[in-house]
Amino acid sequence: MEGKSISATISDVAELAGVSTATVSRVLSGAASVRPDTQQRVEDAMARLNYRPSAVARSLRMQSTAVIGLIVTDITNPFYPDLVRGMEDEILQQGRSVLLGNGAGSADREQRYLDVLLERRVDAVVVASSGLAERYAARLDEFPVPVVLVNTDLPGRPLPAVIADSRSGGRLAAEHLLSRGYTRIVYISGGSESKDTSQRQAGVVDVVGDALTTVDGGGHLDGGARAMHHLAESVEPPFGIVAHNDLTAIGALAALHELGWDVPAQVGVVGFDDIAMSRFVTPSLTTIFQDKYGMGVVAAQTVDRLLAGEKVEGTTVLPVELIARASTDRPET
Amino acid sequence: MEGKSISATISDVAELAGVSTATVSRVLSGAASVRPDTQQRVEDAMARLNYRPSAVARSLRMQSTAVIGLIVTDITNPFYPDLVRGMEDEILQQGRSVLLGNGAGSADREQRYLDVLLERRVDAVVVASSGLAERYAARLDEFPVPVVLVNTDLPGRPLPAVIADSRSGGRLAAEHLLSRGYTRIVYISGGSESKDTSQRQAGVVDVVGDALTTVDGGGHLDGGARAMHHLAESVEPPFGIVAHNDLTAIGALAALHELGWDVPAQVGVVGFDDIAMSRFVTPSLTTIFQDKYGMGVVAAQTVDRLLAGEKVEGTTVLPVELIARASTDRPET
DNA sequence: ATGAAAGCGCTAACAT
DNA sequence: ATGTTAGCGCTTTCAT
Repeated sequence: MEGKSISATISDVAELAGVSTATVSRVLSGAASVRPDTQQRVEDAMARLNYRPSAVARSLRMQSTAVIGLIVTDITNPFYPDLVRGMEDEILQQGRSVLLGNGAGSADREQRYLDVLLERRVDAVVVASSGLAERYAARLDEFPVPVVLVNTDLPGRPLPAVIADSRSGGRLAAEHLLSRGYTRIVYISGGSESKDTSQRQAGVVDVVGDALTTVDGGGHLDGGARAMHHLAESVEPPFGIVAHNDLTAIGALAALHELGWDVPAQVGVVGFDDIAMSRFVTPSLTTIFQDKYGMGVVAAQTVDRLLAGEKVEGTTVLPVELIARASTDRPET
Repeated sequence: MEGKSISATISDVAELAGVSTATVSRVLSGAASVRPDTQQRVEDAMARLNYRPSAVARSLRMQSTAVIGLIVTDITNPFYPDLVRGMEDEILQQGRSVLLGNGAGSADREQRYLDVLLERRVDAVVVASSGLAERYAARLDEFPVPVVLVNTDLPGRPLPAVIADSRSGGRLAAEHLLSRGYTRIVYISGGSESKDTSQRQAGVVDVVGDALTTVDGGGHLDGGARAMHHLAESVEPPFGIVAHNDLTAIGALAALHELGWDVPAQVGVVGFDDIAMSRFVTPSLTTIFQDKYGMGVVAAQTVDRLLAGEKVEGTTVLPVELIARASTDRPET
């Protein structure tokens, strides 16, 4: 009706409805009492003008934006979309929105994004990047807004965090491989930036002892494949692999196929995360399920409590679960 | 230094530096002339107070937020992260930020998000959802802010759009299968919401004619698997499959494995998108590469031109490319 | 080179 | 039940 014209303001509405801006504001909030016919007139005016209240003006006035910043290391990793969805679902329900900052694997970019979020005056920030968390460790608790950590924690700091029980996961994976008759076990780690990977590794070590052979897979598909080829020089089947995550495991699976080594007859493979794809690769991938969506939800709930003035500290640990599939389904056990 | 205290304001800085807020604003923008020693004092004050200018106040004053809204159908689809990254990279370079709205497959949520974006006064919105685009077709051009469509277009409307050449892709896929000796071809389509799928299908039809057998795979992993099982009731190997996207194709691959049909000896499979995973599944997936990252970049550039006042109309079509891998590597050709 | 002052669109006392 | 007004933190004329 008004074409590309800039949005109408509250005064435009007030004028058209023949009331003051205060009254318009009242019908907007729905809280205060307004006579029904007045309300009607105001609503008509709003509709006629295609009025949309300005969140920026409101934010300035209220000193609160109702947006939560979320920084992830790399949205390209299938781990994150689920996390993002969980957070979004919960945040949306709270009447807030998510401003996503994708670090894209660059520490520099993460920092820049953090600055952007802060300048935009997000009400809180959720950090899903162990790298960032550690680099900011010193400053994080003198932050102007509440911070929640996801998928990483900073022991000894009072920051609320939500993580999965990585160590138990490592243990489960190793025990599973052993029980399936893979007597030797190797570990393909994630990048050194990841705290997680050492926890998972620790879990494996809990089961098999210090002598664990480890090679780095960087947490990616190609790294997993490369690590496997590397491994092939020093290890002979049969053996079991615990990989830092499903991506790494799937990379390894591809390499094993090239090598002509039979999975699961000669080599067993366990991933971590349970991304959707893992059920569909060949052979389907045994993995440690982490509730990525749930982590997002819990993080968002934590934000809500923080914003409500509650003092929330400490780490929430979500349980993990082994999902046995074909990649460890050894013929004779 | 100031702990959780709310950020300092420009007046705090001005006071501490012994200047007016106007001067602080000048050093902030860097544009106007300020005496070096004054500038120094102001900068010191900023540092001491850990001052961060409020983007919300500035936005209100400037009537521009420097944020671009991006609506995607479902961030969980591996197609989008790349697109998002491309857009982000370019937008960040422009000094703007991306506010991501994830429709999560729900039309309702997409609408809500669109409202949120508009209330937050984003400077422009990029819509990567053919569903939303079509539903909003009527209203989209009387929008208060510029709109750019990605991965979908609205022929007959003056909206700028950037898409890949889906129809050529369909043609390439079909021709490739034929050349590899798969004489019969079937198509597994994406959801009916997707415009793309009909374009791709049209490309296949260009090559093989109207009689093309088509079954719906919904664009997802499980849909692809289900479609394949469905197909198995009516079609006997050998044949070639063109799938709506890689996800669908990988789902089909899993089903074929269960069925015990040999890929590529009996069945050839071609996907669409070239997601990272496709190189690593077994057998590796032949696919039509689309420049997802590039689409994001072009969309962002289009936004920039629009915001600079340029009149941009029409659709930018990005070329596609066939990537031949093992899933169509038929032994005897 | 710097300051004073108005105003962006909204909400919340405080009046009436 | 409704109006008046001040002010959120910034930028930008217009003076000086």
